[in-house]
Amino acid sequence: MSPYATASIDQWPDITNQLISDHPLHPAEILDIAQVCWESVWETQIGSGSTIINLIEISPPATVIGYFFEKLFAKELARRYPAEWRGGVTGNDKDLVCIADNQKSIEIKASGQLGLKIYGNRSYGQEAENAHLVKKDKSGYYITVNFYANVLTLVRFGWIDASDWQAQKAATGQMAGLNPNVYEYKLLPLKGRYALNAPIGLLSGIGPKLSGELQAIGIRRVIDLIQYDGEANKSLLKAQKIALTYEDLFAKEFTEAFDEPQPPPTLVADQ
DNA sequence: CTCAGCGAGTGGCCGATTCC
DNA sequence: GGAATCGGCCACTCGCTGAG
Repeated sequence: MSPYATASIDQWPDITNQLISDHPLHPAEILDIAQVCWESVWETQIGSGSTIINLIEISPPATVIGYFFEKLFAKELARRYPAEWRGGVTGNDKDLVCIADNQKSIEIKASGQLGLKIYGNRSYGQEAENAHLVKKDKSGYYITVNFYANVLTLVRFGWIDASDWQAQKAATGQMAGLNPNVYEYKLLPLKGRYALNAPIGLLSGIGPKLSGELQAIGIRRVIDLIQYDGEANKSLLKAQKIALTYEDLFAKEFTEAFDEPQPPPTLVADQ
């Protein structure tokens, strides 16, 4: 039963905050583990001897990165709390299994596209009929990870229901997306300066063209854009404004708030 | 002309089931 | 009992369209 089942959308932020404060893992620690494991992924080497390959050299598909990341995350979590957490083993397990209370188990989803969206498969959305065949319940706690190449751009923590996954109209389209309300009210961005390492092309309003122009004058990351103080034309100023909004949403530190028992974390919902 | 968003196609892997 | 097929798992990539 979804905690959101009978709630209207304006109640979602409160429910999300409650779910997060009820969870044994602290958002700040989730972010910490994510950052440690992200670094760790990119220290991976394949092969041995004179043909050794660093992971970065072969730009692996996002699925591969996501898989490595998930495994490292599970291992680090189990290392810190061996009695409480373990990685998923069977098809019925979520990626991170909470030993004492499976309701607290977490699914990790990663996306390596230029943006802050995450994707599922169309099968996530379809319930009922084959319910007895469904291995994993697609509702529950989620950690979502956005990255681009080897840059970690955003980690979120929250709850997603199976019914939040919206399949494409055509049956042949296998992708499923999330309604904007889900990003806004059911997922908490784990803010930090790391988010400013995101490539500028990820910003909404900056497409390939402008991105190329900015890179030509040395602006590659959001932080570069914010700190840039050279000559600025109209589109650069506009881009800077977008970057500052982005900073507010995803980079302003939240950690202090989480160290106090009260108040619970707040969503960046109504900005 | 630039960009965002939407729609749809692609394709490999795996375990379970059905067919021969 | 082994081969073939199916459903689920996993997400990326490209093309089109309309707004600014």
